[in-house]
Amino acid sequence: MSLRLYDTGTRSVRDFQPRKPGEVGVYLCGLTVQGPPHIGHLRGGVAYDMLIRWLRRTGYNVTYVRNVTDIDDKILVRGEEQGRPWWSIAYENERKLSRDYAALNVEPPTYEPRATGHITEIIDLISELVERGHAYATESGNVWFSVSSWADYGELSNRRPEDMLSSPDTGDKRDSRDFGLWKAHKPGEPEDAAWTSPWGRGRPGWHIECSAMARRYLGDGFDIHGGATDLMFPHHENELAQSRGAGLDFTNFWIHGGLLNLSGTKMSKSLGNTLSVASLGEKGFRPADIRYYLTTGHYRSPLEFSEDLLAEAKTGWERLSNFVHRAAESLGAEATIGGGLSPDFVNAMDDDLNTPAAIAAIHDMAREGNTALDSGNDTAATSSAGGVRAMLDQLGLDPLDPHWEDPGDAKLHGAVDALVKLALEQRAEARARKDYAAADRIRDELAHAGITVKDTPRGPVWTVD
RNA sequence: GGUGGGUUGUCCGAGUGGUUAGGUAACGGCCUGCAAAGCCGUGCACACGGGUUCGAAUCCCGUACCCACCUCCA
Repeated sequence: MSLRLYDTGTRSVRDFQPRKPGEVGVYLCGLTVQGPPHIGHLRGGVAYDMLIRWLRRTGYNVTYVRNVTDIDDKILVRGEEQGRPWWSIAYENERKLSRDYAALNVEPPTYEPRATGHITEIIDLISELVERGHAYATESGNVWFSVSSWADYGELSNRRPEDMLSSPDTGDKRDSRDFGLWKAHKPGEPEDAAWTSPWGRGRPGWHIECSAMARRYLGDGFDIHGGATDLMFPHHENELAQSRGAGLDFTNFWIHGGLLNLSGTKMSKSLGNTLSVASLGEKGFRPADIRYYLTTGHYRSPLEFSEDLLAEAKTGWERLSNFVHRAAESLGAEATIGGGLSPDFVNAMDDDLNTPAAIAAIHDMAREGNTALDSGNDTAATSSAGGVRAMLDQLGLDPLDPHWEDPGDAKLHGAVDALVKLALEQRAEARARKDYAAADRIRDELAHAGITVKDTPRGPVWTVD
């Protein structure tokens, strides 16, 4: 079976075929960096990371573009509120986003263009739309896309313009459903938030930057365009109208991810119910726990978030991680490299990236591996351990990936290891003379210091909580 | 009002016209000095009402409820 993906454009699961054999162009709408990222945003990044990794595994050369929208109304408002340049806020949030993506082992895109760096491309595209009669400039220097000029408007989100609620803020548009391509500079707005254009000084509206940047880096037609489901309308609908209106093919597949819900409602900046990687870290959740949790649901389904659910996911992840560590200890880490993916895993991933089923396949193999380790069947254990590692690695979750190590850990680990071994030697002596009270006291004291000791057939091992 | 998605066992979460999802929690067992980890077993789930079918949680019709989008949002 080959890769099949759900395409919002046709509302169906379709066989994935790139335009050019072996080459895939992917555009993901990244964030508008008006505030720091929360794990709802990161869910999208992780889901796409999974897609990109799977496309590459399948053998495609992937060009992955994920933009940053670094100018819009809200960013300007934030600048005003905080009394500092709007662009410093955008950049600060962009850096936080990059840091969190990196923490979750999300690979960087091929390129990450910013809206403000593509004013030329944006102006060119708007000019073409004006020439073709799909956009018009007004006296005040605004340029609007004319929804009524584009018969297919609404095709992506399956809405008819007449059904839509009209926006209360009509500005100087001819039709309340028209949307802004270029916003004229207004008195009081920062001078450094405006650029020269054929229609006077101003700045781009939301939507147009994605059409312009996708065209610049991926060409007039490309393979996959994505974002979360809340972008489908109006953002993606508008992008589609702009790009097609300008005569571009645009994308073959539309992929929309589900949102992360918090107590039934979505997590969002405007609701203020957000959670960051850092704040979860303070509660003892490591980035790998979060990444595993985010893969336990299908990317298109809404995913419920709570600390209890995250804790439950953490336990599930530790089961796999325990197995890999256990196998590496008994067989040697080298023996667990280079394993293969199970057919169940491959089928699940090919079936619209069914990561919950893929994880089930990993758990199945981990169980077999544990049984093999228990019975001393090293051949079977090696095979299972290699497979589990390879599959987890495919999901960006290999427990032995150095990425998950705390940089400061390595040195400290050596020092602590020496001390703990000393204590464990004394405990072993106590156990040998069946002085279990003394043995347990040593274990309890270590536990008090945050060190958990487990006895295995090959002797005691320790871990830090 | 319009559009889309959903309702699965303690909880989360896949899936499918007839065969064990998986994890998690609980209980029982094995192993262990104890614990942890691990393994085995138990729970026979699919909102409700009809219908189609040899057989439906899976298809069809209806009902109820939930969520999102239609205004900035991954």
